Amino acid sequence: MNEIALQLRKFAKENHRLPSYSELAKMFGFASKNAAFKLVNKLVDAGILEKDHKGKLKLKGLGLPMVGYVQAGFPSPAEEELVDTLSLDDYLIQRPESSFLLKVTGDSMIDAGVMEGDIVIVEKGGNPKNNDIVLAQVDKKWTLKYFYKNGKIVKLIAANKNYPEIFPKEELTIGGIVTAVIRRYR
Amino acid sequence: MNEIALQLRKFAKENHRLPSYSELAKMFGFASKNAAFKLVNKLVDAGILEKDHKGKLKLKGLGLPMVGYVQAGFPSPAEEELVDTLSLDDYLIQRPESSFLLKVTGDSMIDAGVMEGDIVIVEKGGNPKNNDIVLAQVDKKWTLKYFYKNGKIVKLIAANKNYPEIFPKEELTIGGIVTAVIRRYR
DNA sequence: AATATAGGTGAACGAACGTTCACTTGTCAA
DNA sequence: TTGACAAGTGAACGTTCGTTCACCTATATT
Repeated sequence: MNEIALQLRKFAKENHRLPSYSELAKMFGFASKNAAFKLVNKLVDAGILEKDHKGKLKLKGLGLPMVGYVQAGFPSPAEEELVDTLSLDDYLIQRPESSFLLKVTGDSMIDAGVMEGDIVIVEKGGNPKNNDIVLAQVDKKWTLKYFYKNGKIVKLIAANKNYPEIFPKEELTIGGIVTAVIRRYR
Repeated sequence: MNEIALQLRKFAKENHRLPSYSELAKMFGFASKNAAFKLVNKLVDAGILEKDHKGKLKLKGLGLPMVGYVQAGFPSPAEEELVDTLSLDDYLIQRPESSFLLKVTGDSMIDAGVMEGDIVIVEKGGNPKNNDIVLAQVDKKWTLKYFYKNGKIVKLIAANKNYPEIFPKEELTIGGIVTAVIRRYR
């Protein structure tokens, strides 16, 4: 049952869509697409699949279990918002039309867990709040910094003891607010 | 032109598929689906869209620009593998069938940039190499640690000076290898 | 003034779509 | 042994699919 879902996800990964019933029949070795039809209906009942108002198929969920804290025996599933979010894209990128990806260079935010080589998602045009990580232009150089504002005074602080606090003089340019960090190993 | 791509991505986000030509005509206010057909062909020529062998539409790329290091003027696009990777799912999850998500508790890997509340993607069943971050069971408790092996001696090290090195006695259970970290702000 | 061109309409095509129905199995419980 | 049932076949249905064609404007170019 889960085997089937895996194959569907693989198909979706390659084709950006789910197969039709005739394609399903072919990939499962059925001679009749009605066999695929019945199989699909069972998956729908099991809550793995959904159907459009047009009958088009739609996968539910990301496919990965989300475990909360890991207990003595084995990981225990944790109910989370992410579980029924279908894709990490949707989870990480709220406003795709005004976001971009930035590969991190430098260690200015290392104590905030943002390391060199990480990819951050930056959202343009918002109003940064205190404690937000912003992409800011300081002395004609772009860097990541914590943003603080007290009255009219703006302060940019690196998450690294070796960097000084910065009080920009007028010419502060905010490139955007960091809304997410992703890092891949190997 | 890019406006259209945005609407397509929005549709794809909601429906997990791209619209048909009649749906396209409706969403753009065309009376004839042939108008949509011609529009789509221009997008294909522009490299924004692709077509199946069946004529089904397929979006190219993630939709977000990836900028390398940010220069004086404004971000400069950087060619990266991610750009033509269509989704962060594919980028972050290589083996969905043997991976799960884990919400990080504790600060044992804080110096590795893995903070409490982050979500890590854990891949089960692989053979950890030196320097990998593993989910390991130590004294019946699951924690994240750096993995080191020298001959027969396995060492687990936290990325946190306050934690001691651990030399497990036989009963070392590896839950999996951390392959990615994601963190969302706000 | 004549003409090419881009962008839209509307009808038509064969093919593929999702769905339904009647029928044939094999398997397991009563 | 019988009956129920799950699982697959094969044909058929109306609808929608992607695509093509002929035609109609406007707008811009020659």
